Amino acid sequence: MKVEKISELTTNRMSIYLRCLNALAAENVKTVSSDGLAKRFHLNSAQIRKDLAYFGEFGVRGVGYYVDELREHLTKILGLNTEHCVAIIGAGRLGTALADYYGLTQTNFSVAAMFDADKEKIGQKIGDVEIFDIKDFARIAKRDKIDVAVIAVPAAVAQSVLEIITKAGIKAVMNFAPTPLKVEGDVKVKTVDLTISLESLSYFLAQPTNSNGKN
Amino acid sequence: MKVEKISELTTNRMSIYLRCLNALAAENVKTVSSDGLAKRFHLNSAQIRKDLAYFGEFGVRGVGYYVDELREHLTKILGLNTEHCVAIIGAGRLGTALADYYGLTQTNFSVAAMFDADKEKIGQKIGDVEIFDIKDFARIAKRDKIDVAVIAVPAAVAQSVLEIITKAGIKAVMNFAPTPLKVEGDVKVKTVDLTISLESLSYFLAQPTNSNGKN
DNA sequence: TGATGTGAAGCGGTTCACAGCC
DNA sequence: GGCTGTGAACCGCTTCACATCA
Repeated sequence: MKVEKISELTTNRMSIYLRCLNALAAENVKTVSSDGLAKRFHLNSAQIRKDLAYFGEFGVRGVGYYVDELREHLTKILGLNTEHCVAIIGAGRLGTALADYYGLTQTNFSVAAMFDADKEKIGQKIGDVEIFDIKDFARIAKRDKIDVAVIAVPAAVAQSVLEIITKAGIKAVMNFAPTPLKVEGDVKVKTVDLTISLESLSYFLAQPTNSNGKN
Repeated sequence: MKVEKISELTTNRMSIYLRCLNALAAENVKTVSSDGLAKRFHLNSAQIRKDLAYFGEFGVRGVGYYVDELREHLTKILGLNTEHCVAIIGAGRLGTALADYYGLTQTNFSVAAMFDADKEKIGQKIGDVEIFDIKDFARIAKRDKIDVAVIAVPAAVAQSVLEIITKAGIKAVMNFAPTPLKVEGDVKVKTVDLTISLESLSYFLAQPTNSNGKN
């Protein structure tokens, strides 16, 4: 185990490993080697070992890793042993879809509130989640102990929304607006750009290698 | 200009550059230097020049780039001068949200069909888009000239859906199922994992540096 | 003069290969 | 014998710095 800065690529993979281990646990598998994990889930065994070793010596030489034990370690490392309260800003189609999606699929994250600037939407509910006026963000965020914000507003207003969020003391932000954001201070912003992803596929299709369907 | 394999990181940025140029064009800006672009949109000027140079010599020394001309080049490079027809597999909450989202925000991509296995959903419409039986995928895909597929089904069935898609000859796939997929042949799969993104934020929040809000 | 295009240097992540331990 | 943990080699992307050219 080393005391180094851990790359985001590593932490992303930790999340993947945890899911894989959950699958194994569901099958009642007790131990697994890095090689076994890699083969089963199309991963790289050296990378698994290296990633895990950043956080501790969880394995047993000659045996592998104990599935349940490692699951607990990963859960703690990823901070998934505590609840997180999520606010979604932008109650448009994407925002409401994310509210449903996260509400259903995520166990440690609960969507506590939504925000919008549209008077028509304010006061309505998406499932159990109320839509508040974005002007009240700081107050509601504090009241509901929000610690994660999701930006699902048009690109043009994303930067100003980010400023409202960070002023309220939120440190973790997921951004779905297709625009690069200027981030100040120790705030983590993860941008998921659905447009870039699609255009990247378009580029791939435009390459001559793929035009005939063979290569 | 070099004849090398171009990294996906580069093509992703090309998509960003195009958006930036569109913004400049909307402001009637005629020329821009790599430095000007970088300052304005928080990018890196050396990287802009290097990225563009992979595809040609679009700039003029001492001047910069002509905005309109470069926009056209990027549009062509990214294959955005031709229409793409998208199929969304999985008519659940995420799938329907994506149908709406892509239908509204993307100009060169049109959602032509949706698919599901649930008899209740088959035959219904999301906006103008009909939901078909996944069993008819190959037929409909051919009929409607689908060239991009979006996977928005549960993780457990994502792999089998991918196989249906690739057997039908689709080469470009966007995957929202939270699972690593085994890809065969010259098919491009882009996975967007909303779970990983959230858990990565959770990790960030769990770090001691961030617990006091300062560092 | 001013900005591009590009070799070269720098840096970070991945893969290799093996010593160390069960 | 088997598998982990890890230094070293490798590889690819980013950044630098400057020759080149309008």
